[in-house]
Amino acid sequence: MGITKTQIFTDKQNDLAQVFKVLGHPARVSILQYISNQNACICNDLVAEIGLAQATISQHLKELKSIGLLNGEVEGKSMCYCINVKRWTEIQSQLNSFFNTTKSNCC
Amino acid sequence: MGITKTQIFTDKQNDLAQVFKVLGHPARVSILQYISNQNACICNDLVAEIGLAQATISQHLKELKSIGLLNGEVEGKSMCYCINVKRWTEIQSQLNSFFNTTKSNCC
DNA sequence: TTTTATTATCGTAATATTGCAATATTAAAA
DNA sequence: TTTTAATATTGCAATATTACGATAATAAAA
Repeated sequence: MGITKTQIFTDKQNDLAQVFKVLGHPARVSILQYISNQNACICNDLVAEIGLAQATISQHLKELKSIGLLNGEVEGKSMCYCINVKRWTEIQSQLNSFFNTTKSNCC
Repeated sequence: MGITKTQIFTDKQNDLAQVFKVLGHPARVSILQYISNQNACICNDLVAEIGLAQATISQHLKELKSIGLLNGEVEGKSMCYCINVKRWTEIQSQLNSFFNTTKSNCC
């Protein structure tokens, strides 16, 4: 079928998986790292920096925004994206909580 | 085109994204949580527990194995899966390192 | 040895994702 | 106002993922 059966999982499981999923693409990892390495906001140096078309970068930015990881601010005719620190920390906690709670047993 | 351009990213970025990607499905999150909640190894109670077909569960287990997160042991006619604690901790560190390194600037 | 139970693999259908060219949209600059 | 630059959106082709039935493989039980 091809469609994920989200109904059979809890909201927490779906949310967590969604966060993992959005982070699960090298372009998006790369975008986050690049933004963080700059001292100022990044606009679309990203297109030059990462070797993907403008439309593709824009799409990846959209997905990062969808989980609240990026703030975008209009700055003249360009966009200034930066990491939403509050959300960033929140997600880090969420993942650590998952890792700490899901402990191993057996074998 | 539909194919991820892994060549333009570093190995580290690709590895990290791959880990995120494997964790980015609610069934796999759920499988990990279920295995961890049992005191003994799980075999295919998973099929009964999670509402997915046996073939589908088997496929998800395979992906979790692909990043070294699960150990499988033959136990009679069933399989006993458990979390590879060493790898688990390793991945948790890797993710935390990413989160800590990728700090915010700007805005 | 035959049956039964458990798991893995194969083939396939449905859907999602990735990537890009083309085209909007927006706002500054001329 | 027209042009220009930056970003977003649309439409599409290629590929990947999800899910499952059918079937193979394996090992215990009968």
